[in-house]
Amino acid sequence: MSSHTIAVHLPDGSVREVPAGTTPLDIANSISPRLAAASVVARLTPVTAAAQATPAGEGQESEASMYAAEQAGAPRLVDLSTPLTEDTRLELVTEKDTEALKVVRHSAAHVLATAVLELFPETKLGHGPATDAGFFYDFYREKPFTPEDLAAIEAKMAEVVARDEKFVHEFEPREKALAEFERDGDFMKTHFVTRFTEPGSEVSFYRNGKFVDFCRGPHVPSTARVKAFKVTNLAGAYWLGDEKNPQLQRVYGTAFFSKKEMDEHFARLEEAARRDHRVLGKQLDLFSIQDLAGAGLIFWHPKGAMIRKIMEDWMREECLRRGYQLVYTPHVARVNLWQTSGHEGFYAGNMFTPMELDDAMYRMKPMNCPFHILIYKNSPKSYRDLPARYAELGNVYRYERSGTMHGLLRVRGFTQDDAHIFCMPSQIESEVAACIDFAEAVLHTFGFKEFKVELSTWDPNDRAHYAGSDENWNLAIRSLDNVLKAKGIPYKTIAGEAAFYGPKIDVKLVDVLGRLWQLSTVQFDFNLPARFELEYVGEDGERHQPVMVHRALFGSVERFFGVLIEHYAGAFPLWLAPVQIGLVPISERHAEYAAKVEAELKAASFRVETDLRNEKMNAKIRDFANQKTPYILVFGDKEAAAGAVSVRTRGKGDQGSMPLADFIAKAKELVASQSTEL
RNA sequence: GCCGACGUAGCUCAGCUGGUAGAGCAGCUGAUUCGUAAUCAGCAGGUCGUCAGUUCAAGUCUGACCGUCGGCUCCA
Repeated sequence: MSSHTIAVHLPDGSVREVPAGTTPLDIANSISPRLAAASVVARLTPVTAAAQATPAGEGQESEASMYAAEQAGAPRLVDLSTPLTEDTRLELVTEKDTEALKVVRHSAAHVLATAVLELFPETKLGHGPATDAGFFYDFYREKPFTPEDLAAIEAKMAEVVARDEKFVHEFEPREKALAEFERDGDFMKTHFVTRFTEPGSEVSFYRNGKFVDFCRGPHVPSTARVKAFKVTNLAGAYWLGDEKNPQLQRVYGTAFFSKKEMDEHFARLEEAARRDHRVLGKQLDLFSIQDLAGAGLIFWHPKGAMIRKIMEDWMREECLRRGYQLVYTPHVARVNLWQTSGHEGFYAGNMFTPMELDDAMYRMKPMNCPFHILIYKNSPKSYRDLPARYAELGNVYRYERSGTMHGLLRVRGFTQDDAHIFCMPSQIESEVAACIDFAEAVLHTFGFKEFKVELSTWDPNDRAHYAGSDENWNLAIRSLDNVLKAKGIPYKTIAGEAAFYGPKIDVKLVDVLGRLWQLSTVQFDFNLPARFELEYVGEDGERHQPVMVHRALFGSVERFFGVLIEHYAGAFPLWLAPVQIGLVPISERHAEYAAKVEAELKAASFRVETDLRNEKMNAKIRDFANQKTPYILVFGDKEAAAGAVSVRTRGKGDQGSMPLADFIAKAKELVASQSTEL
């Protein structure tokens, strides 16, 4: 076997001739023991394919990338102990590589499973992958784990790590492995082996100490390389994600290369918790959810309502500027309407149950589309009327299951900044381009610098599943494609992700913590124009069916507001702050000057609050600061005499005294430019 | 909806193995009139999520329901 030598190409361009059977670890050791110690796994690229550089094109990423390791010629990760049998490019993957962290986490999941089986031998194993934030392992057992069990599991994991057990890659004939899993009642492992391996093949296992798991690997060399880990929480998860299946115990944990990195991770989580819009919503008195009224129903308090008013005013103005027409429609409609739209059939499960009135059954609207369609249909339309763009901040109500609500982000009653564009096929591309422009304007105006775009298209192999003509689908997808390309916006195409009624573009914004939020969406609808028999008379005098584009940019005003709160951690830019300026008279004898300052600021359209309480100035400053008020103006005898104010800027502290008129001019400028700076 | 945890004054939280509730902040009253992140004192605030049950006795134990949180699933 090791009779011949192979060529191993290293990243520095050097080539080593070594006997076949040499491992990456051997090579690492021969370079330097420190490199060997720092290496986690190895990345192999066949020399033949490596000649052509892999085109890492934007928009190329797809579901298939998950299986990239399976493709011939693509790089793959292997254990450091894997014998090399042919010429290859070799890269030793150290802790600097993001792939390496996933390997550590996956190995940590094995350590977790090892610990669980030692403590609770009756447990059946599901699977244990690495995730973006850590790892989990699914277990099945009659009795759920308790928080105390988790602590015991974590302690046992530390023992497994201390034992420094080698991860050994082993193979077993598939049928033998299956027989053993079936004998032991390991129904989940049986499923995975059956599903992911070929009959007659050798099945891959990893062993550490007495623990063996069906696994493709790769793994770190030994359990001691799982240096920093923590079991974080416990949750239920359905077997195969189907709620009809038994519920598993999913134990979550996370792992890092070092304690320091793990501490930073938990510090980030704390930062996210500090920004939690539900907590800030209470602290800043922005909104509430009332038990007496019901879950998922939002009460906007005066300060939250002020921000909402500013958002809505901006949105309506912008719609008018961009050629939309504003409409208002009811919150309920007869069931007949929902039958015509089809919602009664395919969306009923997400709708509030019908209510009976004397003349008919009614339902709350879950979407605005049918209403806008009725407006369109109310009078005959000519091609001269198109595109018709109807916009509404429409309140919709959807039945969300009780466990799924989440603050402002997932609710039962919400407001969509909804618009429907009825146009001719020839107008599609310019309309889509305008929508994308608008979406960018929304994000930039509200202070988001980054976003990601996804194009969801159909699965042409499943044609029967989709409404609308091939012609329309192709035209729509092509125009969505064209617009994104023309604008140079990087995007990801996801085939088969479109709704049955049309393709769509989703815009996900990235907040200051790097989290993704799905908000804006631009969707084609080939279904409703047909159901409602929409038409317009063309230049040719014939009747045609218009194309309908549905778009929401905030997505939902509630959700957008929730994301805004977290993005700014409650410290809103001046133009959005519910109270822009807090006035702090130093003692009661300055109340008169306070009234004068307040009047001048209000005359300049600022939102002002004066603290006339019999409190020390420090307490007043503190209270305004805790409310994240952008500007606090302090004044006493000196300022009153000079017609000045002492300006304290949020995040910057005392800026010294300046004439009130100067402050007003500066603040006006910041509001006008919707600045995020103070 | 499902699994797990939780629900005590407006807010944040104490209350051990059952013996009819506490603190800080906020609020109110009074004193203090203050120069850049909490002045002092006093007063008032709760049928301990709801409804049943066990018990001589329930915030504490049991059950159901409502809600919240972490997930699953789903989605704007």
